[in-house]
Amino acid sequence: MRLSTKGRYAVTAMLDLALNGKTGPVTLAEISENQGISLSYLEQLFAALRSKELVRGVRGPGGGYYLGKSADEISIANIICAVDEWVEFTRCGGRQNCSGGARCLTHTLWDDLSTEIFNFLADISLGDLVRRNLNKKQEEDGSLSIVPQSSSQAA
Amino acid sequence: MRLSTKGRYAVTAMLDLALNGKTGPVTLAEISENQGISLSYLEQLFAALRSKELVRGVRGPGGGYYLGKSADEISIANIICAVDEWVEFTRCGGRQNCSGGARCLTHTLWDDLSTEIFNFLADISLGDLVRRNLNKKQEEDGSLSIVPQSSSQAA
DNA sequence: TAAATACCGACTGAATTACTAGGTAATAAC
DNA sequence: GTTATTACCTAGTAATTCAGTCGGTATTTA
Repeated sequence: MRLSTKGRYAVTAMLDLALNGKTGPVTLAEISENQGISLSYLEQLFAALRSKELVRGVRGPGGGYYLGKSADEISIANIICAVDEWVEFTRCGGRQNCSGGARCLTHTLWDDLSTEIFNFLADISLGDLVRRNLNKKQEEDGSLSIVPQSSSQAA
Repeated sequence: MRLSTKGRYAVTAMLDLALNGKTGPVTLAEISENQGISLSYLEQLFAALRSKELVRGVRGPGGGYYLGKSADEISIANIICAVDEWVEFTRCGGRQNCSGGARCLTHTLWDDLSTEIFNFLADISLGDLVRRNLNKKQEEDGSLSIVPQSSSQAA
């Protein structure tokens, strides 16, 4: 799976949406200002997120974006795959001098790594990050509640 | 850590070197032909690998490249870091609206992932891949020895 | 001396990133 | 109904990276 700053922008924006969208829709203008991402770039990212139904847009004054599903149902992998479109690392279909050679070995290595990364990110939901933020805020406020993070499964 | 096709090229080339370099130095021309990577691009990659002492070059006719250390002492992470130069994901030094915000949360998430990937790749050595190749060849030859892979630790 | 190899630097087309510019469409407030 | 606000859409663009080409120089073996 591809990991770029683009995916990070998307995750950051979605997290902003999850944190601030509890009382109503959040405009891209707000996210843009909060996170220092250009408005038009956000529009591009959200077009991709919308097509995967990770967010829902509402037009007109007072409009903005909602999460498309609950924060616990959206994994980080979902978000990244939406904007970064999972390019399968060039798989050798048995072609060339691939069998038994260095190239094929590297392919399987990369596939393993790819799976590893995916599982890591698929196992963390937006909801997890939100809760992490709440815990952190509590610590900052002087509270000592170090609550173990509940890890929900979102594929 | 950055993961690109560049790193994959480097790993592939190093694996080719490990597999074919037991009897003498391997020329970049050979690797270029084996792996379908342009000679000049290989030169660039090997300049980086050489500066990290992962390979050792010998000039003149009959020359080529040796591994700089034993295959078990070279981890995949070593190789990738040599050519892809580990760009630390823009860390917020407490600046801006970062504390408690979505941005900082995303940063820690990315740091965690980065560590995860690094550990995965640091735990696999070139030697492991070579042994994997030998096992595979034995299976192809009809032998049934499914030997558990010894996993050596190379940092 | 000649050939083979590593080694070195500048340049290049293609792709991607992050962004700008300039729209149209829907909807709430007046 | 008009207007303002928002999402939504398309095209273009500077900077960067990737992967490669080209044209060298330095070293060593035959």
